[in-house]
Amino acid sequence: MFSLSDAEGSVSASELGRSLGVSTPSVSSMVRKLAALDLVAYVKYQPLKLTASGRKAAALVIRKHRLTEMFLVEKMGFGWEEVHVIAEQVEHVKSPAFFARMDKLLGYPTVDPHGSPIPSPEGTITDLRKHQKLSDRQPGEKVRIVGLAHSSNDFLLYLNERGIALKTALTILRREIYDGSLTVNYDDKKDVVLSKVVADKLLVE
Amino acid sequence: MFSLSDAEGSVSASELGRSLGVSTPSVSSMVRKLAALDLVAYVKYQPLKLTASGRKAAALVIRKHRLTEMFLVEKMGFGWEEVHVIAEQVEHVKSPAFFARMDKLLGYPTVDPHGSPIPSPEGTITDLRKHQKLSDRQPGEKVRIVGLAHSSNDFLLYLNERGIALKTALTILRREIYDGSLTVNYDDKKDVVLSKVVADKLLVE
DNA sequence: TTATAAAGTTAGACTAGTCTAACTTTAAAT
DNA sequence: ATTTAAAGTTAGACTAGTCTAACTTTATAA
Ligand SMILES: [Mn+2]
Ligand SMILES: [Mn+2]
Ligand SMILES: [Mn+2]
Ligand SMILES: [Mn+2]
Repeated sequence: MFSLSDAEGSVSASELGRSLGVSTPSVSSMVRKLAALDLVAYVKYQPLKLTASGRKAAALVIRKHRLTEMFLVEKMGFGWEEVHVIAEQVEHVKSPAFFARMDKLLGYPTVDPHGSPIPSPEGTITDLRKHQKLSDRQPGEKVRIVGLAHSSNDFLLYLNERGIALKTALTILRREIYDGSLTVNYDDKKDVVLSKVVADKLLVE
Repeated sequence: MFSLSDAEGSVSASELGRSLGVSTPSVSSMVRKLAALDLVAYVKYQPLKLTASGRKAAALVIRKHRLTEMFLVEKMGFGWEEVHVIAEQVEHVKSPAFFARMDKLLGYPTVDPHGSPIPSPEGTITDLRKHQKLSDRQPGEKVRIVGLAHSSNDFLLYLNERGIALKTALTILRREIYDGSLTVNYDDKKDVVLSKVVADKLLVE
């Protein structure tokens, strides 16, 4: 629910079910149990919303997920495209000491390997939307990649092939009016063309 | 079942139930499902045994458990008394790559932080019973601690307090006939008395 | 050899989580 | 303002895993 929530913080039962691979009656049934635990604010026939306490619970799991991803990359040598599936499981380990130790060994990082913010131990999360998309910047500008709007496996492999990572410094040379694609330079690469689809998902500053 | 099995490789349903906190009918019911998966050799009213494939499956989970314990101690700085509860959860992560990476970073260890053998990736496990108990050695002998017969939290904390760990070299000074307790020297400690209960659980060579 | 206690199994019930089919509400479109 | 399609809920069924109570088998001891 947390990650599917729109700007108003709500998700439809059908979208949630689709994303979880579960029928809408199952969503309906489970969401009421979560409401009984004060994790979901449930109003019949209305879009689903987390309560404050539900958002906090979600943020704390996301914290464990992102700390794990960071640990896997920084301390265990995995690639950023490998860590999500592993973290998806490790995030469920119940041991504050385990994650506190990761945090300490990593030097209290604020973002995960994909540039997404790591919620605080209190469950507050900084909003990523402050970052701008590469596609919104102008030719002539020099920018640095600080995050990804989405980080699917395909996208990460695409970036790997082109040697694009967090902190890569790009110079924008040209924008194609027709399809919005950008031509950029970075590192020792010259005149690399990035489609609008790609440029929309690269967050820069 | 694996760890409760006796010398003939069998456990009683009641002991298994007690250890798992579950009734004997639940054991009975589950054990037949495991038999259908060829993990348990089930004969009505007879003691329970794992099949070869059940033993292998068990050994592979124990491998993950012990690799995790080793990683937690060696790479994350936990004490040997802290790692079991965490490993009890991490052992269930399904990711060969994750445990393969731990193994590599640790330099392919053969024993866990308590001296218990780590099963091979193929599921073979070396028998710990080749080790001798401290209580079977004689006054005048010098021995080195290589394992623990059991590693409950209380026992580990007891050893911590006395500065006894794996690789500690002990000189046996005296055995009390009455209660079997041993007086030993080690490191800078002199005339330390260890009860028979303790000496039975220290494995040495 | 038989009686009896312990161990194990069967029967039947209950909960959590899921499903499909049928029904109700909401919201979009005439 | 009505109609209708989409979204959501209810009803009822099913599975996995558990329990207690009653029954059966095994093993021990007279
Ligand atoms: Mn992730
Ligand atoms: Mn997960
Ligand atoms: Mn352990
Ligand atoms: Mn476990």
